[in-house]
Amino acid sequence: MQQPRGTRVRGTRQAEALAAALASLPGFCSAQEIHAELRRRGEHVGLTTVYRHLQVLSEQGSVDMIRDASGETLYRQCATTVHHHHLTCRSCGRSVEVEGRVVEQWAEKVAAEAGFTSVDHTVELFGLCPVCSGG
Amino acid sequence: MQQPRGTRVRGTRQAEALAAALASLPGFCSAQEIHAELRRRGEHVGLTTVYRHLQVLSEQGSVDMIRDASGETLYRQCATTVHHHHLTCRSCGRSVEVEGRVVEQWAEKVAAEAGFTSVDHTVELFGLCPVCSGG
DNA sequence: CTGATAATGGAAACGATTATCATCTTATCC
DNA sequence: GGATAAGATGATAATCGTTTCCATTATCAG
Ligand SMILES: [Zn+2]
Ligand SMILES: [Zn+2]
Ligand SMILES: [Zn+2]
Ligand SMILES: [Zn+2]
Repeated sequence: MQQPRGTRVRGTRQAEALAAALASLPGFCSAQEIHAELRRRGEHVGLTTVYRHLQVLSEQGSVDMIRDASGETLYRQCATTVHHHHLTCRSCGRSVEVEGRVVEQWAEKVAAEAGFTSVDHTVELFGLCPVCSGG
Repeated sequence: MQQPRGTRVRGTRQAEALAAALASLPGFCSAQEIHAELRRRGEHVGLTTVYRHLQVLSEQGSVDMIRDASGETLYRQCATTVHHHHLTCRSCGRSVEVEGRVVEQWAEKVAAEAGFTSVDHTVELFGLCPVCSGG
């Protein structure tokens, strides 16, 4: 296995366990929930390590990061790595990936008209999923 | 003076001072920045009281509330009370109120297609204002 | 004035996240 | 194999914005 000399990315038991947990979780979860899920699976991974890996993964774009109403950070490994947004259930965290060309265009137009530069956008939808709606 | 019996809303020196400060601040500020601004004006208002009033005002819709990249809550008294979003300067906090019919429609459509109910949206734009862009 | 009710604010508590740092793993070289 | 150095881990402590406590103060009706 060729590695760029001195960089070992993943391969540790903890990283594998975290990757597996992320892959199996269907919605956005907090670091602490993910930590609890790992424990539930019998994997012992320190909370600090969970935070550390989530940070790296989110910087890489491997996991998405949003903030819930209380300000807590939630993480999820999405199916796609191209730019998208989410429609997330407030109750269970389950999330649908959505893309919105019109939103991207709107954001660019608004930014240009106001003369702002380096503009990025936060667009998140929160609601109750069909299951949690109790239908 | 007719008051609904037992409800005294505003009128205290602290509430007035806070209202004045909010009216004069041109952009989004944290509770602590507002607290500092009050002190700068010679008004002594406890930090707890600042938080308390900001919470009430935001529940009433009198002030808008957003979260910056670090998760800190920022407040601003906007010119309008109708639904809108913001294009905010990451550097100085100055903010432009923007409305986007297409975004509202997009959000509704996405929510309906996924079968979610009680959907609301968070849409914020952050960039560098013309001044802070250093043009 | 007097008791009742509301508002204030300093201090302590909270909770998610981050920084420390001693220990454990892993890989490489002899 | 074993020595050694770099990297990763995780229990603990520290951070920091925010909230809760609660004793004190302000306001008002009667
Ligand atoms: Zn749900
Ligand atoms: Zn987008
Ligand atoms: Zn606004
Ligand atoms: Zn909107």
